Amino acid sequence: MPQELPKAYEPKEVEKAIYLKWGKSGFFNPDKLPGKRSKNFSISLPPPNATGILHIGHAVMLAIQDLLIRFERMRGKKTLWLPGTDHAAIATQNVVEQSLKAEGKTKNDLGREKFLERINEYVASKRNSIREQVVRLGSSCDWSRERFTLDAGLSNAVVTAFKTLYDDGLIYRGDRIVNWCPRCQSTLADDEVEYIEKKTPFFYFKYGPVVIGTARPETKFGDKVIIVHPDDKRYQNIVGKDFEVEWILGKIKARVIADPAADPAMGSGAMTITPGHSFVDFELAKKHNIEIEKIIDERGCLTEAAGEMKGWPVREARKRVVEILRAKGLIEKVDENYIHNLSVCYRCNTPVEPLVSKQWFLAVDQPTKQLNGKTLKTRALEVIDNKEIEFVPERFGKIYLHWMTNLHDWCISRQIWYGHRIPVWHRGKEIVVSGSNPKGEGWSQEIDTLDTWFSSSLWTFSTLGWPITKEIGFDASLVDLVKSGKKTKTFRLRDHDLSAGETCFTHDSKTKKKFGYLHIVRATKIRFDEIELHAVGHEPYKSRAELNTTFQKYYPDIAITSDTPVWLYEFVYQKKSDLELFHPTSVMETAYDIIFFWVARMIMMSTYLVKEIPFKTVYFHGLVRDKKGRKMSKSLGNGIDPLEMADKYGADAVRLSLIIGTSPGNDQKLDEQKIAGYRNYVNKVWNIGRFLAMQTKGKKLNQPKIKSLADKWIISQLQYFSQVITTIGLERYTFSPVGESVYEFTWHFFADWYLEIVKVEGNVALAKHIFGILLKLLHPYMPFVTEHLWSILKYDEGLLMIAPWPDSGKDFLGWKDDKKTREDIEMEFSELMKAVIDFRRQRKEAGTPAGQPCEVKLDAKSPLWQDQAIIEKLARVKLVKA
RNA sequence: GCGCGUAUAGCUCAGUUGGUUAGAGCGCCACAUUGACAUUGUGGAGGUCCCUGGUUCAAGUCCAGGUACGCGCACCA
Repeated sequence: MPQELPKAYEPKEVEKAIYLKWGKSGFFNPDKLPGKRSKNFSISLPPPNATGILHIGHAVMLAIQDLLIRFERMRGKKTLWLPGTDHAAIATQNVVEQSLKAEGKTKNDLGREKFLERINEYVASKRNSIREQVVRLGSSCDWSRERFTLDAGLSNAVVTAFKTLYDDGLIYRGDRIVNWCPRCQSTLADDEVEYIEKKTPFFYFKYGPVVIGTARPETKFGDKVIIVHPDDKRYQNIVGKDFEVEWILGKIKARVIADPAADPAMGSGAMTITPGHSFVDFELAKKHNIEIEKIIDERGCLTEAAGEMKGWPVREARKRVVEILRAKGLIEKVDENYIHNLSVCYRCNTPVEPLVSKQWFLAVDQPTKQLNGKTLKTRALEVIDNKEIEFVPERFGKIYLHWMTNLHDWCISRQIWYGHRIPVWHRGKEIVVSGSNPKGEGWSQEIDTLDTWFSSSLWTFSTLGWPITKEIGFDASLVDLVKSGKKTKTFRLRDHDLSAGETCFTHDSKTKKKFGYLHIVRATKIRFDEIELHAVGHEPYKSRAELNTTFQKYYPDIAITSDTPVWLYEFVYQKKSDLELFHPTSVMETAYDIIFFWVARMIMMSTYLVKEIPFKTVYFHGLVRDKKGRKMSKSLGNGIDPLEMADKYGADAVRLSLIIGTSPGNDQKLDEQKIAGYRNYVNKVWNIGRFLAMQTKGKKLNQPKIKSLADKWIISQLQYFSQVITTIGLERYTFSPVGESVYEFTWHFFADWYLEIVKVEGNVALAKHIFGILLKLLHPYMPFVTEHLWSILKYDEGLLMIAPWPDSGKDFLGWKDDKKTREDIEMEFSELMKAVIDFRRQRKEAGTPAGQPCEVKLDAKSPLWQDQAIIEKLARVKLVKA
């Protein structure tokens, strides 16, 4: 009831109900959208970590993606926004390890199996909370297709990807130097290492005939090779010679090798190498065939190479080594002000130890037939070079190309427990790649798991059912029934190894002709006597006996008893698979800080495995910082919680504040004031609706008609404006300027001018119609309040979320957007506006007290006399003829 | 070291391919309250567009050089 509409919009009351309404409609699911929808539009939601707290960065991502999805859905596309979560191996394992620590336990106390159970419980407990948080901001994603990187279908995709790459020789196992985090007890990829500047003493030691410098004396036990530059005159006489050198543990034999890697200008120009614990030295050692010795172990302690210091942690060992060398008089000098780039783990900030270890790698520089002789790297470079994939803003293309060009083989094995276990099985010297235990005795699986980004890199297609390899057949008599999509179950006596979320081909059993796909919704194992007679994908059976006969016909080799296991597959029939319909996805929207971790790897994997780019456009948003420009973090306590803000100001206001006033790829500063500002705007929109509701209450409205100058002005402005924001706005991802201009139009054109004139002229029907168009334009930005007003004002029975985007003549009442007419009207109307503004100023300058009429003069011949009523009302003056 | 970004009102930021007098929001000042909205309305103040030079009839915008801040990559004996 309009008269009961509150003066101020109450988002908290409204938003929950609106989301339920949307959910109930089913329109988040592209299969259930009305209309023909021949074009598809899809976005994979970058999966939040399973650890479950949504921060303001997620809110930006959700606001922008929902804006795009809602816009395209209203424009009549078949839109899919596929949500999910990432198991985030290290991050999640860390959280659970922390909580164990609080109980005084470690993961080893529990053992692998129990520990994984514990993680799974934790992740399951967070699942709903993530979903609720995503929902809270109004995200219109298709929950029926929600995925998790560890669920069966995606795990199958991981195995298939691994096997394909392995069989093609692109995945190999090797002893190589890797980044090792002694706390996580795992390897890290190159880009999982961060660098922090730290002041460290830098030592110069006498080492036989030369002086060497190092910041890490404790790694130097096994240095037996001196490298000098081949052109360095100082050392030419010693190149190739052996020396006996007094060193940490006594005398050792060292030899001198010439290599251009030594920089004559640096220090003494001579260096020793530590191939087991330095990337550069490792390469040099391989080149000169130098023995690689392990000095530091996986716990960050010294090995037997350190003699009696075996087992010492690195920090203590360093002091001791320096003492020893000092006592021997081998210290030349110490630079106390040396700034060292300390490498640390991106998940736990522990200093990383480079060490040599047997790991699995993905070769990025190896040509493969799958890519017509290109390498993963060259193909990944090509798609950006050719603009097959567009980056917004463009500059990230350069950053990407630079990174990709310098990419080394990717270490994909991790020594943590949570994640996809490497699908490699050993039996003696035999190796099999498989997701499950191969047939026969004595197989053991690799203990390591895969880098969490391995599964993330498959996300755009693994979530859409890739790989489709499995197949189910139906008797010819059932093909039409399956196609009709009416029945959703089938029973099988043989395991087709299908799990929920997977898609398989389906064919006519007799002709083997494929006729579409089954998207498996549920897969369960039951007993034969649990088969329901009626709710089946086959024709209903009249009796158990008939059921038995039928099954015996199809499975003559199986002796059926009541206990015979039966696989029950519940499915949705799809003429085209999700993969065909929605891949490549339309837009990848993400923060720029995961361009390498995720975006680059998706491109490599998708171009190789699916032979398709994973997305056509990548839109990068910036990071949200506090009002001082600092990164928001728990430790600083400067974070703004998007959900708390949504409770306080409404989700619409939060969304607006994250979208408007920002530009792609640039960081934004946010403070609560800004959100409060957009709350005011939402309230303004609400009150426009409230006004119209009051004006139209109980009245039978006429068809909206364009009568006055103001009517013409508002309709022609809006028509032009809506075209502009659609084609050179939202299609080009300029969300901020578009949002601002709709804001401007709604508040300062429509409310401040047009509605004030409507109060004089009374064309409420047109005002309401125009507001309907505005609600559509505003909907992707502020979905809740607009949907609510759409229903209060009863524009039609349907939901605003699927109302057609205003670009047709019908919306503008057949008004022809003729540039000349538009400009004429604008000119004429601006005369009126100018007059009003001028008279207001005159009134102000005259200092006329409120409530008293102020007489102003207007030329008797002025055409403005025809708008006398409007001018007198809006400027609160009395016109007199001059 | 290489590369990228940013610099416009007190604050946060817009400013398409160069084109009248450089815009918005917040904040500030003054006035206004029964008539949708004080989460409001009306009017106003506020700018050396980082610096230097160049191209041009015309530069916030294009070019060159520089300064400051931020970021990425590399180096790190």
